[in-house]
Amino acid sequence: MGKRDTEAAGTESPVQFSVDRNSPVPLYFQLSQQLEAAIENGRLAPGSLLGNEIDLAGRLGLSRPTVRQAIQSLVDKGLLVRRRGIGTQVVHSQVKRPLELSSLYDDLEAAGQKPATRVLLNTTTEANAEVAAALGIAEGAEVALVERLRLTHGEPVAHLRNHLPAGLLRLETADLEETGLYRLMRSAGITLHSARQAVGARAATAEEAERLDEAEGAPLLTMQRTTFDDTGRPVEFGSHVYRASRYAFEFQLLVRP
Amino acid sequence: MGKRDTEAAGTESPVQFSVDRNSPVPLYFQLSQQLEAAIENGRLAPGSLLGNEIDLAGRLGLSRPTVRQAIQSLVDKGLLVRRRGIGTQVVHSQVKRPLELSSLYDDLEAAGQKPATRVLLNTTTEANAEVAAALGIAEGAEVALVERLRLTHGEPVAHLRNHLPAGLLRLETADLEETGLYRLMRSAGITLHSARQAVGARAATAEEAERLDEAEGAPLLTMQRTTFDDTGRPVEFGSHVYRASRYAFEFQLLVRP
DNA sequence: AAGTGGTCTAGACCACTGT
DNA sequence: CAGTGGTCTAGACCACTTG
Repeated sequence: MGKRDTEAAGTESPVQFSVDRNSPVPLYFQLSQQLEAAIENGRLAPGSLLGNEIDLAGRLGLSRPTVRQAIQSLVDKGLLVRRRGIGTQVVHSQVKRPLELSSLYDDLEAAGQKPATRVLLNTTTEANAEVAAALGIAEGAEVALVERLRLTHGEPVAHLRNHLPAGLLRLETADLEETGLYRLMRSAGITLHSARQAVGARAATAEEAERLDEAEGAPLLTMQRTTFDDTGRPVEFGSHVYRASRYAFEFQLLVRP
Repeated sequence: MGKRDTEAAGTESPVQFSVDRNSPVPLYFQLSQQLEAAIENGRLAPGSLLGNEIDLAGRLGLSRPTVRQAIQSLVDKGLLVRRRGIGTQVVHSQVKRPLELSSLYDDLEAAGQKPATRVLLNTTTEANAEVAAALGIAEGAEVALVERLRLTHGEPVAHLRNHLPAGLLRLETADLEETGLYRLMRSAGITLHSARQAVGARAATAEEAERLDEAEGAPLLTMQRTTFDDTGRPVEFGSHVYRASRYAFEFQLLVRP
């Protein structure tokens, strides 16, 4: 096949990219951002071929490994697919949200629900066996304990109970009323990295029903989650109960290659 | 700091690695596998430093980029952390399962539950609005429809309803009785890549209660999931109901850096 | 046979962290 | 200051897919 004379119909991208070598932003990152933007706004159509890496490198004045690094980062995000002997294609569907550690506060806010928080408890306590196991500390060790009721439009949505390692973070009740726990942790310089979650359902007890304004026996969604920072240390254990009538989890999973 | 005479206490790893240049397995992959194994079995202790990349490359007779590629793959898996000016460390916690597109069949089997499947329906139908939107096809277009009851120890666990694009895969009832849908899809050469999921809860209707051997009004866990292949095409839409008393979802999320 | 991505090398310089 | 990871180059050969 000739170089440019037998191009497949309409699969070539006339999109132009460029990099600024005086910028402190890494070259591969500049390129990956431009590629991502072109995919997002449709200038690179789903299914279209990207053109080979060596040409692209030549046009940009970059080396091939640098271009590959940019492309690889988008392959990791699921925006591009590489096929040996074929080329690099834009993925067919618009997979928007990559994969997030969902924060109830952010979820509700994004849905335009104006979340409110009522702090029921903000204290320290001794870790029981379950909490100690989740946080990797000794049973009986001191931990921070926060209990919150989350509401939207004055209606309760969830009851949240969180345990944190002692001394990790100073939690002010006023802050907890105004934003989510994850935001407070990030503000304190904690880099959240991963979380192990279990999601189930059960019927509401009388106490839970009262607290969440549901009938006794109503279906509730439950989640237990241990969150880890970037060094793998547990930084939070949550045990939460949601009104199934008012909330569901949405998330995206990526398959390990 | 001298090269080897002021080593920090116990953070050096005397673990040896080696690569086989005659193997068809890529060198970076051989190394990453050995590193992962050493982390798994504790020969590389949590928090320990890996030693710098250049030395490691020299000892193995590899170039630095190759060693970096091996290390990077484990950083992506969350097993290692790199810190500029510090070094590469093994993460502190034992994050077991990376992140998987959970298959009920595999989950039950891994738990030693010997899952059984009763195929209730294996046919084709016209896509309704919900199915059409999920699979990105026209309303009324033909789709495959499978309904299954999943049991362990003779007890129902879940009712599974799946829609698949027409012609994607030939689904034999006998195969469906013997294994999970995802395994069948993978066997057919379909590379699963990601899934968008929604998990909620609700009370069982009379029909659902009957089918799942629960009382009417019992809490049920519900999941809707659209699965995409590696080109971003939807390959399956599932709408499932689980007995909350017998099943909960467990999964791990990674935060996007 | 031609074109693609997959892997690999042997260097280089820079930015950040600690002493 | 020395040591670390972060980025980048200009090549090379191989494996796979397609005409």
